Amino acid sequence: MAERAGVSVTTVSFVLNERPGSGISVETRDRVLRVAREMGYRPNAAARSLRTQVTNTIGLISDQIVTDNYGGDLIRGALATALQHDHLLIVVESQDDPEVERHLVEDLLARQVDGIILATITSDRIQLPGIRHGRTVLLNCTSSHALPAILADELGGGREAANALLRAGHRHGIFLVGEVTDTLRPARERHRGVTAALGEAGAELEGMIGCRWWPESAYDAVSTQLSSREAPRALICLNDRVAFGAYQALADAGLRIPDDVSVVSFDDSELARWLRPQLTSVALPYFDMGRIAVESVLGLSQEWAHAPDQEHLVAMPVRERGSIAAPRSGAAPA
Amino acid sequence: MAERAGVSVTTVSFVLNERPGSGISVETRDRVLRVAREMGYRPNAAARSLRTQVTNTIGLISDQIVTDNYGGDLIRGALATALQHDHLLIVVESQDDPEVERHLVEDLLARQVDGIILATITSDRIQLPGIRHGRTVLLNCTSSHALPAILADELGGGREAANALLRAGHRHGIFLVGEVTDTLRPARERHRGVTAALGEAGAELEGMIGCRWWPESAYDAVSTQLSSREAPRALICLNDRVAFGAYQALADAGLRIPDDVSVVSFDDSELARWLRPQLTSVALPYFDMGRIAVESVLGLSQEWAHAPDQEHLVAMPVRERGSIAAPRSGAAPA
DNA sequence: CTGAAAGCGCTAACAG
DNA sequence: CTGTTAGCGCTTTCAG
Repeated sequence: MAERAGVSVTTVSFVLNERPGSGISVETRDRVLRVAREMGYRPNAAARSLRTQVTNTIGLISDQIVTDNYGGDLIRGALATALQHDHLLIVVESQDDPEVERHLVEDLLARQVDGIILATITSDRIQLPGIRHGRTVLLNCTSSHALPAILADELGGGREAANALLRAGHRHGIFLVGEVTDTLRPARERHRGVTAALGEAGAELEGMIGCRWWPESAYDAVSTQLSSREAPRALICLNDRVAFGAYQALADAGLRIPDDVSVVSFDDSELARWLRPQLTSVALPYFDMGRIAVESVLGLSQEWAHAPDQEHLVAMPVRERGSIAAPRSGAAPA
Repeated sequence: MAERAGVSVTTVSFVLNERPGSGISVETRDRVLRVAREMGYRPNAAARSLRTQVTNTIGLISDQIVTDNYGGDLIRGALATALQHDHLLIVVESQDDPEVERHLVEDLLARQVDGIILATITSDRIQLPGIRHGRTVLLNCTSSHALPAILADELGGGREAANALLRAGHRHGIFLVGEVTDTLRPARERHRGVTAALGEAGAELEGMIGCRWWPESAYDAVSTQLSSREAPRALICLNDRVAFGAYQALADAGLRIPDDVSVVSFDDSELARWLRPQLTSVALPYFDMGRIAVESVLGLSQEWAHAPDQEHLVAMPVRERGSIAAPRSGAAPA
């Protein structure tokens, strides 16, 4: 920078970095500041990083998270938190291509990022690309390596959903809607949570209505169910899109929500507020998860100091809206 | 890097950068490459940038784009294209706070980004923060400065929507649903496009149904309209969420889509495929816009060479689905 | 065909 | 209280 202020670079560096114990006279300080402003001086981050080995940058690499509806919140949480701590986020997407992913990790490492967050939308166990970086955390996924992982407490979420129904007085005719596979963590855990909470209340699932986690598939499956058997009293849909399909099927069958059948769901996406009646849904705490991920990668979370390589479960709170009511006392309508 | 390969740094630099005219013997080259791999050598990007003044990084600063549903596609398009050209994207969000925005721009500039993309979700004319950077482009917004701007061709989109209806034979009973204000570009242009196309076919809008661009508001407005007058033959909804509300109102009124009333909309969000029947919608070309933005900021788009400071309109194609049919010949049902 | 050396802009000992 | 100076790791001219 210009020593147009008539001082040395050291002085400039000191005042600009507000170095503590190095007393600079107030007048010098002011002069430097003024000159810097006048000439629009901007310290070169590359040079600084080269010297300090710190980039104030964290890399977030995901499979395809940005694409997804709710996934955006993961990034927003990370973004906002990074900003709060004066860091910038480099976001990259591997499109699920391991080759691309390896390349991206290389690139981030070459850029000396201070930390790496590995995120997926599938919430799966993943194959780690050859990362060896002090500060790496997994977001919404796990691996065989001993790395911190931030996950939604799907088990607790499952309990929340069941409890919402139980609180309203439901004990019978409760169905779970959506495919459950053991390999898909959210499905498996939500299911377990539901059965556990139900069981503790002396109730149980009356059945499962299997379908893909999409409106159309859910519509078909629920319609079929409705036409072949006695109508359910309550539906626990494994996500809001499934609930959307269920709403359509219920409407077509002339059943009313929540009078004839109560519905509770997972994700608390925008859809939940758009449906009529508005859908009670167990929220996916994506924003918080993103926040916690950068806090942990930055090493400024108390909890993490104690148990670094552990799974950190983030609560899934239920958002009560209008889709649950007390069960009808009489027989369910056809 | 280690001259463990027994060569000088120059040589290493030359082979790693595949420098053209500087003949390195094949065996030296191979040795360097092998050693580099063995020791997991990674050139330090900060050092390189310091020397070359190039960071291969582009900054994308937005108001709150990541949040939005479709907004994600803007980023995905930019991300994918940047990656293709070996660049990384630093994404930041200002949360609409001008103070934050200024700070972010400063930071990006300090990091010597090769280019800056300024995006908004509102598609508004914006106040530029004090950017003075050779390569800046506006994404989904305009300003008073002479900067390239990438925008959706909302006017053309409006025509597309009207034409879809006209093709099916509609001439009468066509209503526009959603508030139109002159300051909101998408609303204004879509409206203009609709009236223009309709006018050219000798038809015209029978009326406007004003409401906020959300399902609930649209539901109320359309319901009111249905109860007070003769039912419309066709609805042009200003976005998919409005269409969603309209669907609900139509269903409650016992009207069938598309038999009784046809519906066409804008945005082509996921909702469009989830509705029953699936919604014909004019797509927002966000992915392409993102792509074009980085191509232009990287200076590798032919078109841009000619007219640098101009608005670049990206077409909005109509996605035909099942919500449009020929109008009933008789009188519309109550 | 390969090496020596300068310097990108900054920070941080160490002198003064 | 302030200035000199030596690098951070890389690219690139210029000699060998």
